Amino acid sequence: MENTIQDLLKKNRLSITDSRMLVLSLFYNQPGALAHADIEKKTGNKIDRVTIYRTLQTFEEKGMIHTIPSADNTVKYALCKEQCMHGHHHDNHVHFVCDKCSATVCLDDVLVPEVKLPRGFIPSQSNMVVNGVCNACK
Amino acid sequence: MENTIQDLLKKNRLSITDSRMLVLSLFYNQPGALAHADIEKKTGNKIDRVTIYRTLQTFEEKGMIHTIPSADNTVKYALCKEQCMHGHHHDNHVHFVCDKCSATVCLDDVLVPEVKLPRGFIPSQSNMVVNGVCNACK
DNA sequence: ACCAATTTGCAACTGAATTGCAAATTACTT
DNA sequence: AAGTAATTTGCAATTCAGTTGCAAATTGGT
Repeated sequence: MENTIQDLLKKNRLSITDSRMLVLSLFYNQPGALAHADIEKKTGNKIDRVTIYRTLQTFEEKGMIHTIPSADNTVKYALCKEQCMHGHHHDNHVHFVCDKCSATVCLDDVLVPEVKLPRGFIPSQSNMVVNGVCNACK
Repeated sequence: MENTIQDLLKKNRLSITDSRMLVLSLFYNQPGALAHADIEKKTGNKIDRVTIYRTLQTFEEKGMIHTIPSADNTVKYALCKEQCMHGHHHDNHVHFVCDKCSATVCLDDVLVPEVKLPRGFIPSQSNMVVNGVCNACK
């Protein structure tokens, strides 16, 4: 585990620091997505707020995590899978937000379906967020 | 037009005020969605920032406009069509965001497709946002 | 035209996010 | 293992979006 994390950082040519390892481990030890506030809470006072912002930004630039578009306009991040590394995101799966526990999960196996657009519209990327009750809450 | 707007306000039991008519007319004179900042710009110094916030909030509560979930987490509003009035939103159409002009439009005729969720997930509402190039920009 | 109810604008405030900079840490070389 | 350059961190200050309280202005009904 420790190694997985360090390898991931190395693979992306990032210095191995306590903050980065801590934040990354949070994502690995938990199935869903995390907001900045979640991370701040879970890391206690170990890392400065600003460092968390910058860490998330760095990870996103490297394609290690991606943001999830939410209906209530809060920013959440989730780990990217292999295929969306290296800047070019294959972030084509559906996201699910639970109305009860408000957990956000990536449904990696559910792909965003294609839709037929009106004449003249050329799609580049699609996002889909489904709200409802998750398997843990029902 | 003047009448359409006043009627809509009356139908929703709202006082007819300059601010509300002005904001509503912006939505009617324009195909896409509007953010708070857009409205502030287009109304110049005629309406106070706070009044715009409150006006949008009132319109949304009445089901006259709806918010659009965007990938970049900015809040935009668009006019609701007939069927989604009265609080119960039938906001089941796809939204399109242009990468060039960043206009946001409701594709009223394109419905959000259903997807098969993993066991245990019960959907309540789905949102879909497609990015790309719009018919005006291509 | 009057009055109660609603709406507006201003000022102050809150909370999230960003920036500049000095101190600390990391990676690299020898 | 020590020294140094480059990167990262934490703090303080700042910016920005959005909210709240309240007095003044406007609206709707009589």
